[in-house]
Amino acid sequence: MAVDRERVLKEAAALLTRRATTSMDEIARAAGISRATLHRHFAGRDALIRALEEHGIAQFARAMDAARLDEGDAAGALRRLIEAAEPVAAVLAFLFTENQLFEGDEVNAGWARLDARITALFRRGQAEGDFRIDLSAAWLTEALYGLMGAGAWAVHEGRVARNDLNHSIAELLLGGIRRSMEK
Amino acid sequence: MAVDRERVLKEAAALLTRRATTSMDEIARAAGISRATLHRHFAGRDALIRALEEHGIAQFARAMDAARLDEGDAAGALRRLIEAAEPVAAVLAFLFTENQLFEGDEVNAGWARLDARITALFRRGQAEGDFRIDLSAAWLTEALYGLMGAGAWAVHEGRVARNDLNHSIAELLLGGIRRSMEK
Amino acid sequence: MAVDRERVLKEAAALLTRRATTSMDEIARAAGISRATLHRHFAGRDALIRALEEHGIAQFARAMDAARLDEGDAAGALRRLIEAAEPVAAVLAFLFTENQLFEGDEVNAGWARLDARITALFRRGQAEGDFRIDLSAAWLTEALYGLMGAGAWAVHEGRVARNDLNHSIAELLLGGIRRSMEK
Amino acid sequence: MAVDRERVLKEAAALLTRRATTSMDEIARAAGISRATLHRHFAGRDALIRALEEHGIAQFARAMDAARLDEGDAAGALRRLIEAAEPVAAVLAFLFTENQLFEGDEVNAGWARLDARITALFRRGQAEGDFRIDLSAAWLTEALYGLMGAGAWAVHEGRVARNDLNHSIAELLLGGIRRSMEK
DNA sequence: TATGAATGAGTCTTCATTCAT
DNA sequence: AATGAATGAAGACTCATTCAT
Repeated sequence: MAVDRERVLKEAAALLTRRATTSMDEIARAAGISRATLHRHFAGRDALIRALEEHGIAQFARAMDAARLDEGDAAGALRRLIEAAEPVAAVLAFLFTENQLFEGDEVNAGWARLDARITALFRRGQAEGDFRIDLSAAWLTEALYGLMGAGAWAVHEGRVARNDLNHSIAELLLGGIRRSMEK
Repeated sequence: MAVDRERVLKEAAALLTRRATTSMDEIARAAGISRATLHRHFAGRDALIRALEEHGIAQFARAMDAARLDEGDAAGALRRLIEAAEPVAAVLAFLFTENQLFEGDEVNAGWARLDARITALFRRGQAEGDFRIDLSAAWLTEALYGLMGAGAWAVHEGRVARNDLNHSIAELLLGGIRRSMEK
Repeated sequence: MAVDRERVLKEAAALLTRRATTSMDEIARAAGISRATLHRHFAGRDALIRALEEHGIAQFARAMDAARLDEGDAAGALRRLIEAAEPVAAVLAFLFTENQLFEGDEVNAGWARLDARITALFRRGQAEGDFRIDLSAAWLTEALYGLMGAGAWAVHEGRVARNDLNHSIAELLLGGIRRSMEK
Repeated sequence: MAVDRERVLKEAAALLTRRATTSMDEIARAAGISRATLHRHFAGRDALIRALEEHGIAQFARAMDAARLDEGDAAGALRRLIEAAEPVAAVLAFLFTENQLFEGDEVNAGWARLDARITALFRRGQAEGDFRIDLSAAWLTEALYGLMGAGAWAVHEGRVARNDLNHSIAELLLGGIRRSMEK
């Protein structure tokens, strides 16, 4: 019976997200395979994390595709992105933090491409007059990551209901805290 | 020559913030002492992280005091808090993520107390009609942490200028992305 | 297509001769078969080495037969032996070194028989007054092995021409280094 | 109590000489230290073997110095070399066989220097008319190694008396097997 | 007090070997 | 019969921690 690579990555993500020092043994056990088999599929710990990155990048890219970032107004696109990316948020947060930054390789190029797409969305919103222009698109991109990560964590810790998550992030990001007249 | 406990904590924070798995050896070397000496001052790795937490908590608490959260309107207090807490942001982000949650001890009580003060601030803003009420104060607290962490990281990575940091966080948090009429 | 047992042994000998820790995987690959198949043909690593020994012993025995050790004078017989054994020299050197001495089994009996034949040759030379008697036949046997191994290695390393090999060994062994009057 | 590096190397040589796959654990135990300590002193298995090489080279070089290869006739110098090098013979044989040939580094340069000194000795003997010239000095060098290795092994296996060893090697090498008139 | 040295406990990794197709 | 996949066992290695000076 072939090992389900997807499953291994999923379990690894789940565990590593909670504790960055999770051992290969624990990951293998969680995936229902032996340590040796885990090593057969991922040459080593680094390789596994690398694969996790590639997987996360791919998933995130797919989420962006699904969100059709270029269609409609930027705010709507952003909402769709947040919703589509929700399932990946936790892994992204982990990779973001742990990322040993193997400088100058393909994986980093992957990250850069994702960043660029999101930054482009914020730029479009600014160009179309929907988003304020005194906050740089680069910062907004980082802020989005930060809020998604915080949100995933807050849900995990039981401080925010899963059903409220996307709404909470999108509303905060788009409208801020202030109660405004016209709302 | 007495070991500078402050310095050790500072170096440890700097390193651990960047890589959660930094070894005791690296920390010791960064602090300019031997591993053995590090152990003499902090009973063990856990103890070191614990001390880091206590230190972070204390610093953060002091930042809150300095920000006089109860004075003036909530928005102003929030701005002051962000500014005052800036130097601690990175450590907080680390502790926030890594915190192994030594359930039910004094350190956690410390965190809870900090959380409570911030949450109270958001509640006050909501009660006074300044902050919207459809986003829970708990979530806003988490979001603040997330944005401070993302901001510290963005500065570290060179994507946001240090001088813009506080403004970037406060504006985003308070006003959101949307360009509104009255602004 | 049936696996060519001969080929496997040949490749194994070639690899193991160069590095005693060559893995089963490397051997299998060199032989153009899978690890599993290698195991189907040789019950395990030990079994493979055992087979290699048996094969080497058989080859060496055949070489002795071909050299007609009992015919003519001992020196001539020795020359013929060196020449006939040349192709096996490298494997013999490996087995000689690596031989884990599975005490008291048939393979060792095989070695003993070979040793005995060679030793007998040296004894004959001594008895017939051709070889000096102050060097034990047992030592001469070991020395022959040593020189054959060194020779195979020297050829492999390009320090001795293959065509000179047998002559170099035989001359050294028979005549030594010294330039003597009567030569 | 400081670990005796010499002792570790000595034990490692003794064990590895007998079985090339001796584990780090066994070596550590034989040296009376823990595995971790062994690793503290030799970064890894490779490093240990490397150190063994350097040590062997140094010892062999010292043996050459002690043998005063340039003094007296070449035959006498060779005898002195064999005697002086006897204690290192086994290690040399191991290194010779196992040598992973870390191409182009200092260790290999060390080997080359040793080879050169010995080869020079044989050349001198040839130039002075003591050694025959139809056997290349390079081959004689290899042959010397081969005989020293075979001798060490023969002693270890109980086939040659330790006290006869040097004589056996020197006589064979210098005079060959043949009984000559004048002897 | 400070530290070089030593180590126990655990993790990663590899290998020979078996299993299921 | 042949093999890709899986694994137990064993070895290499690292790290936090302790010890002796």
